[in-house]
Amino acid sequence: MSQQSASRITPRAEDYSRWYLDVIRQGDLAEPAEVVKGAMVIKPHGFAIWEKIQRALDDMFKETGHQNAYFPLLIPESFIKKEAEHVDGFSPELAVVTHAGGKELEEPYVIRPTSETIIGHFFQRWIESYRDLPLLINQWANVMRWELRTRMFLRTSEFLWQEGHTAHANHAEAKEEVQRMLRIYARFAEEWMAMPVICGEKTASERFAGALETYSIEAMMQDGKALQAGTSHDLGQNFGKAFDVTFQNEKGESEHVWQTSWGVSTRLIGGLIMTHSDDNGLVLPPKLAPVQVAIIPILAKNCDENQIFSACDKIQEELKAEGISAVCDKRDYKPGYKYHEWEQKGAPMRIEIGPRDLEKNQVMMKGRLEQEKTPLSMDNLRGKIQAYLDKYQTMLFERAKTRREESTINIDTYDEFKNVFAGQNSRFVYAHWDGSAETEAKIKEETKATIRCIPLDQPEEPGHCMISGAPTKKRVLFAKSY
RNA sequence: CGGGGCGUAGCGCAGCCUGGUUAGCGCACUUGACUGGGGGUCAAGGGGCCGGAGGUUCAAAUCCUCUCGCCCCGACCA
Repeated sequence: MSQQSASRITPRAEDYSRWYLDVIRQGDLAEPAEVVKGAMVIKPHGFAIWEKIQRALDDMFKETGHQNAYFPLLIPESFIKKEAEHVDGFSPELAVVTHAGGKELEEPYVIRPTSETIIGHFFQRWIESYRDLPLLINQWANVMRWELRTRMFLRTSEFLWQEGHTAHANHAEAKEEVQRMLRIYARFAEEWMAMPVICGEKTASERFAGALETYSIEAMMQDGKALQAGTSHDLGQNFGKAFDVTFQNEKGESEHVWQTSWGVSTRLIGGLIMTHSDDNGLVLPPKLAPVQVAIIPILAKNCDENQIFSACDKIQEELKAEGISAVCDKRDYKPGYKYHEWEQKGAPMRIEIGPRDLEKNQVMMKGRLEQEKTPLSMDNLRGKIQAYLDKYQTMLFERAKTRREESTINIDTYDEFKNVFAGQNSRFVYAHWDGSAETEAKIKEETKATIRCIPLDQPEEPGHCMISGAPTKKRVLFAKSY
């Protein structure tokens, strides 16, 4: 096709990083804010994706008994310092407000990098009895982490996310919550984003600052690197003790609560882009595509413009009634221009309606990933379109999963391991690791590959650490990561 | 923060080394006509304090200093 020559997107094979930025620009998702370091402006088409993500996740959170609330953006600096590991983890990347109302503040505020501390403070006031537990709260918010190096959606100084914070009467219940939310993230990633993920436990060095255990979902991007797409933390009683969040149990004894926190961010959009998109631009799963069907009227010299427009409008209405989001693109551009634009914006399908179609009682349809157009009779058009979208959603997931499987390998020797990660290369590698921080650090140092997680669903397979030779029970997942 | 690259019209770039009157090109934009099934054609237009601040000079997009931002590679991280 002639698409390649007309494309304004750097091919993946030529420069993957540039491709990623080109897709975002051509897809009209976002742009660097420039006037605010490391920040981005999420444009309407990008924000529409986020809104769809929010809606789906929010429903899942509510179905599992969580309630939304909102806590202050500014956190007293002393709060951050109450949990020792938490301070160490976040101090380097805090933005601090020292002045307000024209005066220097007695105590500076930090702009929240995450809200465990301020929420801990309020949990302390809200929780008195075991009858107040579990307390299941979620917050949709913006947070700020002053990162050294930023990339749109994947790592920006300010980003949007949701953070769940829960308090429980015992550790078992908290652990259950941690797993429940991890699995919800995995389900969302696979069913909505069509992005297959590996659920696993983080090693100590990758753990959230202040957590007993961190679990994550890890997705593979098209360049073989891993993206940590969501995390769920078992905070134990660490924050409970730091903020003195206690309750009286049935026996009248005072205990510290057991807490969890879990979050996903606008980074998911970066994952969406790098999972499905191609050299022609965005490819979006129908469930998250702001526009599922782009309707393009085709006008000719002697045709009745109104007749064509009204036929397009009618189809749009029908689709809308079916819950399918369609736009009728009546702008005064040539059809070819619109084709490219909607392809770059990731619309899963487009239909064209011109004079010849009206005569034949049909439309021309083309899926985002297809080369050829196919005629579709107007009879039960909605049904056919819905069926196509459903199939497309499944196909994207299968395609991504196949790609991941093809780039996944078991490795038993360190020489082979180093070879796989040579240069900028990355894949998903399952290998045996002896569980020591030293081995983990050595591998990272020498290959840039890290342990993404200790997979939960990986079968036991006794073996020997590829470095130390020590006996192990199962393989862990290695990859370079974003 | 270390190494590298780059800021000139909305986007992509040339000009800078070797200073010189009105700062160019492609795409995009505006108006009109012809067009319209894969990024149309022709014609006429609009848009720049050359990222910012200082300095050198008769003269700065160009040379010097500082600064801000972006991109790439590291270290840190959702």
